[in-house]
Amino acid sequence: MKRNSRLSLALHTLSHMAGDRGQMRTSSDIADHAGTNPVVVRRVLGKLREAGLLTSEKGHAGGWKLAKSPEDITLADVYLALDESLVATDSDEPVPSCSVEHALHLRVVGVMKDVEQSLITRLGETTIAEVCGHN
Amino acid sequence: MKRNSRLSLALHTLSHMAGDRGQMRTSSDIADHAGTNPVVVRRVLGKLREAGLLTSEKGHAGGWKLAKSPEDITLADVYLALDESLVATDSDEPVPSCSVEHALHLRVVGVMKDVEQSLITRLGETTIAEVCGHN
DNA sequence: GACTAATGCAACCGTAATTGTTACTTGTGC
DNA sequence: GCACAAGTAACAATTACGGTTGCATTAGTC
Repeated sequence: MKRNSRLSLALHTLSHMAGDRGQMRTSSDIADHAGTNPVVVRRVLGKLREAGLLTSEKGHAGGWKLAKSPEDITLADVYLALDESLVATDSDEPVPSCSVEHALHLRVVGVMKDVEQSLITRLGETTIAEVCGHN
Repeated sequence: MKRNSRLSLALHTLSHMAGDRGQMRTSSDIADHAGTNPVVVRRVLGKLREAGLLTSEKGHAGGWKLAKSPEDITLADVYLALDESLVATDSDEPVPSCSVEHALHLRVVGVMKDVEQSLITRLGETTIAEVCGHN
């Protein structure tokens, strides 16, 4: 795996699960399909659980299941659950001293935040059900 | 500097230049303002020059200048000039063998490409002049 | 209760990506 | 010729991130 793998993994897994709901899948299972490691899967899916998109159960017959209907999960939910921040600028900025530079900096940051927000809005227009397709 | 630094650096520099056009700025100059290194600046700005957004001149009174009017430079131009690809999936995918997985994979990739395209469209709606402001 | 199979979690390693740095070449105006 | 700029290549340092191991916890099953 390489880049944007978290988002990709999340999307694949959620879409796959949307295919046959109620089916419990283990992280090993998912890892095999995704060509990665169970721990990595649990890392990513843990984020989705925190956001209420998935539930997990420990123990013998444990595993992962969708917590919501695929129609009710948008790509924005996934994106935000993963704390992705594709367009965002660094929070620990150099803090320009010159006031002109400072004003410009604020503008640039503002624009990037706007773009990020547009991206999220766009992501909110597509659901997992649509990605999954056959529903 | 840290993350998304190329885009951030490019935006800052272009906007600053839009402030007083005709003014030639050296990479050392820019690097100081951005808190980085002249070579790094030349690397990033070189991409922008390849895309026709900037011109550079060697020699005594050399440096960098806008090649176009700030109104004619969109954020999409900058984004594409830098070969950014925020949402894109890996091109060297694991290639799922199962046909169901394969179909799903194509769907996910397709959706991500759509999102990337939406992002670019959004970026195309904002110009450097707007970022710069006082124009 | 012992055993097995699952998640949860923390710590660490390895590697790829990116930035920073140095050094050198080329071009241009003085 | 000299000073100063970009252009470029090579390398070092840093960072991010996936991968890995180990162990604790929980829940079924025998």
